[in-house]
Amino acid sequence: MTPTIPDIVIGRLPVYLRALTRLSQEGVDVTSSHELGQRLGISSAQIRKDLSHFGGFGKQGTGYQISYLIDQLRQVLKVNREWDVVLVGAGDLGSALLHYRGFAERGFKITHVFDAAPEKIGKQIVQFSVQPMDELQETVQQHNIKMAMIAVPAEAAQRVTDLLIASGVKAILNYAPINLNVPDGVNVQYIDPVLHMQRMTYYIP
Amino acid sequence: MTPTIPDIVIGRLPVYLRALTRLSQEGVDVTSSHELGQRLGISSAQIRKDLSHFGGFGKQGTGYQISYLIDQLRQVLKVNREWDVVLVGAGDLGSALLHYRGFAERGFKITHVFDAAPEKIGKQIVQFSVQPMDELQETVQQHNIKMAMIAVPAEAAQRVTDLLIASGVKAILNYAPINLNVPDGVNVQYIDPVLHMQRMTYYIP
DNA sequence: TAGATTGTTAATCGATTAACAATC
DNA sequence: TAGATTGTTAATCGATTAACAATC
Repeated sequence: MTPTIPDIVIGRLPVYLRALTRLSQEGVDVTSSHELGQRLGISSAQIRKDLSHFGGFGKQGTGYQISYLIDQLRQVLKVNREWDVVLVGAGDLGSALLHYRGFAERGFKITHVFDAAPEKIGKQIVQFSVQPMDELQETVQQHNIKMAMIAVPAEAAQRVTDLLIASGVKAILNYAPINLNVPDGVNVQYIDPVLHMQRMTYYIP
Repeated sequence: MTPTIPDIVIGRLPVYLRALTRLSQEGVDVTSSHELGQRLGISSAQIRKDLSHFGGFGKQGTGYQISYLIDQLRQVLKVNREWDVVLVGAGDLGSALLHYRGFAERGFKITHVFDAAPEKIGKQIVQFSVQPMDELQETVQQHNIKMAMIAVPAEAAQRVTDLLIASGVKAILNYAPINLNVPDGVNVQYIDPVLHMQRMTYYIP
């Protein structure tokens, strides 16, 4: 069995990947842990240590070939393929997520949208037709979808979560401002911009 | 001088505050580190330790009075007041942020919107009129604004950051998918939902 | 009083950094 | 070859947890 890699390391890989993609776009072919660390504001030792969990991607004296490292990181993170995602909640926020092109551009394709409100069912948003909640389980199972985004009010979020998990979803991006309880084997990530704002005000004199 | 409190502790306070606010809405008056920890999936010891950095907010044998603890945390985080915020970038994302009511509801009031594109200047979004970038510095200084959100393309983000900092901004919520270089005394928080998605796919079998 | 829970100290755990041999 | 940078080990640093006296 592969020794378990710390989650905090996994969390930094997408940051590396993003910076490397950017360097690549700028026409840079090779970089070093030092250069990358400088860009990201972290130590070169940390970058080397993080990468070394997955194998030797660099060359002594030279550094890392960016295109190769990108390929390897995409493979490790399993983002070298397209992932289907369902969205629950078709309000203002859900609608904004449907309009956001960044997901599809980077391999996350929203395929279905659900909402509980009868008046929203059948509504067209971008190319999506909002489906009722009772179709969720069958749809998710039929298409073997493993990822979901939640954009419903806090009161509904745990119920929606339980339904998603019962349907086989393993990864949830939660925009509702509430902590979710999930069993082992299911991953939740939280987005609440207000939390970030509240963290910063502490430091403003 | 107050001993410095670890940033990771500051980062958890808004999470506590959010959970406490929710408990309060549910009609609960008193809670314990154990109950709160259970809700949030963290240890009771961590909660007690975090809170103890700021004083004794609880009572042995009883726990914490929620309304009092909320007041105290709001004071510590300086969110017991309203903060003005400028938004840079009036594209799809910026527009979605203007429509999002969660900021104002929790004390962060977007007061001005800027964009570099001539065709966007003067455009009305919700109650805002998009202003040109050359008005940014004067506006920020005049109103003594300390917080900003960035919703521009990655290529423009560092330039915008430099301008914001030159204007006196101390806290930046960055939606552009790029790392920003800022001097000491300026705080940046990042929101890139794709990074969260990429972190979760690693764990999907 | 008996039971419960805090605030805090000490012990443990884990993550980061420093250093350097290996080697391109 | 000389210079540079990796991958890795050991040392350091910091955060979390366990435990318990204090006390409501």
